[in-house]
Amino acid sequence: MTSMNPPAAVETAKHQRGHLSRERLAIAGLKIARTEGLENLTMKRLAKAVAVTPMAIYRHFEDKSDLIDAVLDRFVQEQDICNHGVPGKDWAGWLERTYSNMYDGLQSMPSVYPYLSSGSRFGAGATDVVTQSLDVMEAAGFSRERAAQAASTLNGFVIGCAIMDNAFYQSLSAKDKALHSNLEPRLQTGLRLIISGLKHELSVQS
Amino acid sequence: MTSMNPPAAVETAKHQRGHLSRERLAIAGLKIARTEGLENLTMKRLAKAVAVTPMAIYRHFEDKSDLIDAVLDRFVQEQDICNHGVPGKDWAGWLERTYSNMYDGLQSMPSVYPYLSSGSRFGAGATDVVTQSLDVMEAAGFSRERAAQAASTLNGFVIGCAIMDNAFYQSLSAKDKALHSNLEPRLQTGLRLIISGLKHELSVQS
DNA sequence: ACCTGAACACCGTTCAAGT
DNA sequence: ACCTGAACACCGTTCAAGT
Repeated sequence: MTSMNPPAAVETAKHQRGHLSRERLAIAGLKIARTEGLENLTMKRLAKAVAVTPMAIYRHFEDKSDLIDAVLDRFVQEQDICNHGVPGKDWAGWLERTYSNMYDGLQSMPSVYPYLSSGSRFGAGATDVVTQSLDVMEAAGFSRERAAQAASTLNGFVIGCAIMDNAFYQSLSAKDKALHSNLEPRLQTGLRLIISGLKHELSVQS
Repeated sequence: MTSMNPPAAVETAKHQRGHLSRERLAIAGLKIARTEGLENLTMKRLAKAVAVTPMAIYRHFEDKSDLIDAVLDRFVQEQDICNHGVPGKDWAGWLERTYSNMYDGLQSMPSVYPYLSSGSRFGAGATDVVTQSLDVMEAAGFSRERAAQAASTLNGFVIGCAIMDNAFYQSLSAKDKALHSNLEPRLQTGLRLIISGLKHELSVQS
């Protein structure tokens, strides 16, 4: 299982000295997180994956939470949430698509949920999404303050919805479970509810 | 710190044989979780707290996740989310109060957030909140299916909002952070947005 | 500068033994 | 039936040493 036939041009760089870096480690770490779950990304496991001693990682990362942050940041970047076709002028459509993408991204790696909460900060990637959202809404006529408020609401709803679809759902009684299961577009419904509220605000204001 | 003056009639039961039980352990566990964080609730730490060997716990709990579930369930029960003055007839007020209480409960122990997501199921306590919500809304004129959908949205928003207020907030740029900080009633705003959407639905329908 | 090796204080958990 | 004690395979991390 180590290396009979060369895999698929994935790990071309052999492990010579100096070929370890934050980026290479973050990539390898994300790979482990994707395939085995973020909870199984451990210093020793990552070290084995890049054929190195656990302590070698500490030359590039302060500690484990530093590594996790880097992996999460890379995860968000790769998701590329804002890079969809919808133009910023269609602010409502842009928001719906963006936060729908965010949901999909989260669902693609459920093991991130525990890390969404405290400590581990999402880096440049996540900040980008917020900033772009604010810009789009400001251009549409919202105050930046109101835009920040709305982005918060959307973010909160998407994260909560993702978490619920993954877990809370299972703690319902059988009867109510059945009711939940046949309403698939819960996210869409919620997003539109919030966005239509914003639309109404804008039309009243102008 | 062990027992010079009797504390406050909290741990009356001395550690004789047979005085260990799921309930006593769950209570002691919740106490640790409250004071030191749920992440520091460990088998060995709990064992020390009840003056027993770690393995004694396994007589009462399958494994650690079983213990965590029991502690979380007790946490929800103690929160007593639905036990407020608002009558069920005022369904909108009831919902706002209930989910506002839920938010407060979550914020009172932020270390639960990582456990909100996967695996650990909230037990009877959480199911109760959902069931009562559905009943209140059904009585107000919603179909049970639509009520389930709405409860989902509310739940998702509250959880997401709580998580964000605790963490996501910190990953904003300084500029946007300032904008966020002076809008305290983000929860209230969001709750009312969702509930007013429901009100509108009901008025159209009838 | 970059990595290794041995060691430490923790985990959850198993298994065999005591009362 | 209920609890103890020793042991195992894991953690993250420190410190001293190699190249």
